[in-house]
Amino acid sequence: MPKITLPDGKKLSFPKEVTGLEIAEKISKSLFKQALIMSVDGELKDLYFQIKDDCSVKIFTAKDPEGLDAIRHDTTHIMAMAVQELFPGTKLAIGPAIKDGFYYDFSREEPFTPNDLEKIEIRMKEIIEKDEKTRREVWEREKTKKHYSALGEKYKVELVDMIPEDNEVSIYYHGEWYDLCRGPHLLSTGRIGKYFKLTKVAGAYWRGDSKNEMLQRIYGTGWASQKDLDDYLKRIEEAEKRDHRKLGKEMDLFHFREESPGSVFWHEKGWALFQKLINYMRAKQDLAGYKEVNTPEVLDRLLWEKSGHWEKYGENMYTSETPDEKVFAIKPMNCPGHIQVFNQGLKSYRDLPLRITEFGKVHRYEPSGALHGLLRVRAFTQDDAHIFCSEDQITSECLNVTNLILEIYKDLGFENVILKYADRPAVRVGEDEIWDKAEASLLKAVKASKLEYSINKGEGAFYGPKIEFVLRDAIGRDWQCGTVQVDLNLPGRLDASYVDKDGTKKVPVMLHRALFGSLERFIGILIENYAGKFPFWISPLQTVVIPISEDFEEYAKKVSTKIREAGITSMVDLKNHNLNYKIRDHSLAKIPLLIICGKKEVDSNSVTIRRLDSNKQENMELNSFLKKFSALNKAPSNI
RNA sequence: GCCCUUGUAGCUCAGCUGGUAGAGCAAUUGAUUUGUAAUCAAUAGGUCCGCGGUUCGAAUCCGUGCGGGGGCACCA
Repeated sequence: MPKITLPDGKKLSFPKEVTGLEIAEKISKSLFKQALIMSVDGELKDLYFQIKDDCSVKIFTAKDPEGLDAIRHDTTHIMAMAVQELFPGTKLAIGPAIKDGFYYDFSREEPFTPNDLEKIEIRMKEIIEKDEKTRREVWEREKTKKHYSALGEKYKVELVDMIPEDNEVSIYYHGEWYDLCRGPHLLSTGRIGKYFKLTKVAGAYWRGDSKNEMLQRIYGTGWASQKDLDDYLKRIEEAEKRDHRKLGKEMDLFHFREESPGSVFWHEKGWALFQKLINYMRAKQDLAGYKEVNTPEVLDRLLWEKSGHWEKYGENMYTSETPDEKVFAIKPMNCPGHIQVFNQGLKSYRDLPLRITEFGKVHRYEPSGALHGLLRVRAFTQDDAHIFCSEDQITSECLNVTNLILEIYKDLGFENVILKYADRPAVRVGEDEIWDKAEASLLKAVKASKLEYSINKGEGAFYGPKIEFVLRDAIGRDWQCGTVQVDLNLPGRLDASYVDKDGTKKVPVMLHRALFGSLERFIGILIENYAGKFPFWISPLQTVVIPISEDFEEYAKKVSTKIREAGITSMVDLKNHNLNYKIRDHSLAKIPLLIICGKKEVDSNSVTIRRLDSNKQENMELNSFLKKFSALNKAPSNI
């Protein structure tokens, strides 16, 4: 006589054991039709699971995240089924639902081609049309392993071994085809719907370990309705339009080339943007008490050995041998250099906290497969700083950094920031007691910031724990940018010390911090966030002056000069094209402000402006224009 | 680094089963002097990523190297 409690608190009684489907039927006809899976006392179950005892039940449909996940999970099973039918001998690994879709990892000699994906998709649709019934069986552990060994499904055998001892080993059937799976699954393949699309084939290591065999992973996207699928595909298309590599080329900001993979050739406009950001940050950091320095790019191997980089980070370092056979390394980080600056002269506790900053260009030999436009490069400029302080200053300094980061992100249009706290990694330098101390003070700062945070276990730097600042962009993507890292190791290794109040020598704590992280990467993110339409104050070319005809060229030149004198970038378009052409041309180039000069403007010593994405015309007297836009030519927090 | 995929004019791309390249835009020149998203015409422009091979003949087929893209691993 199970008594079922529903999410709204209602209770239903049944005379004997009951399935989820029967409960759904009792609730409503539409739920009966739409039900996919359910949870019984919080545990996800198949709808045909027999409920014997009192419990609370929630039925999920495609509208619930749990239901959508179940659809994706079912879809990937059907994909595996189609693959094994079409390509006999293909072995299975794992096939989970993921964000926006699903994948399945296969082991097969021959590669899958894009053409194969189409065939698989067609077969999947046939299977769904057949509306094959789903059935769950519990198999005995050893029998399962023997069964899969006999089939040569070695990954399934491994998976059985990974199932905790007290869990059942369940096998799901879709018609005749079956797969080892935890479930739950939908009642039949017909409930999946056909709102999916196989998107790509990719290599993936078994269990995510590069020492293992590489499997073939087929990715797909799956949704509850045609509209959701279309929306998703449209979202992908939108994101592609914002791709900074595409916009960087179109807007003539930078390029890459074979001779130096992963290094940026900045063009005039891209570099202007770069410099604007640096100048902006210089001013902010100056107010926040930072001292800017500059340290060498090439440093003796001995220093890197002493700092621990040679051993822990050597694989990623560029090295260089000089004609006198000395070995130097091109810096992958600025920290050792900054400690050398700190070490000059005797430091007292009164000097702390000492905040040393540098727009330092670093080189890191990244694996070729990791390179990605501006977002992952081999040579980049860090807005780096190292704060030398005492242990009891750690928390407040971390908070200062946090506030500075939030202000800067906000100025650049990012209001949504979350924190990630990462603690000690497996490969590290320093005693565990030191790590205990560092982690405790940093975590205190994280909590004091009152921002939302998550914990990244074992993801810290080799010399200390860190906070990462993650910002969310205009289309909802997260980017990790800034970071603060507590370091109780490096200063000691490189003999940094200060004289404390009591006259004794102490080793300072060093905080590593970056605001944008990498200027290159941050510009990539900015381009994508704004889809290339930068706010006026950072736009690399802020105005283009367009004379209506040859007669007004002189006036246009005069206006452009005045604008440049006011500190706003400007050029005159003297090409032999009509106004319409030029407006189109510069609008596509995403120039924020077009300035039109014709007879009317010359006569009244004025300009007519047209803002990007607006067709309104605003006429104003030249001087008031200059005054107005000079005032706007600043970061929001400085206006 | 690994798997798949890809590399043709400044850009975006076409070029079927092998017969030494083509369009649009951009550029240049000329005409036009234009009031808010493409004026017309002419001209010029290519080691078809590099190297090697198969072939009478290779942009096209094969091998290899380099670069790009999508993933995996990596992201100190």
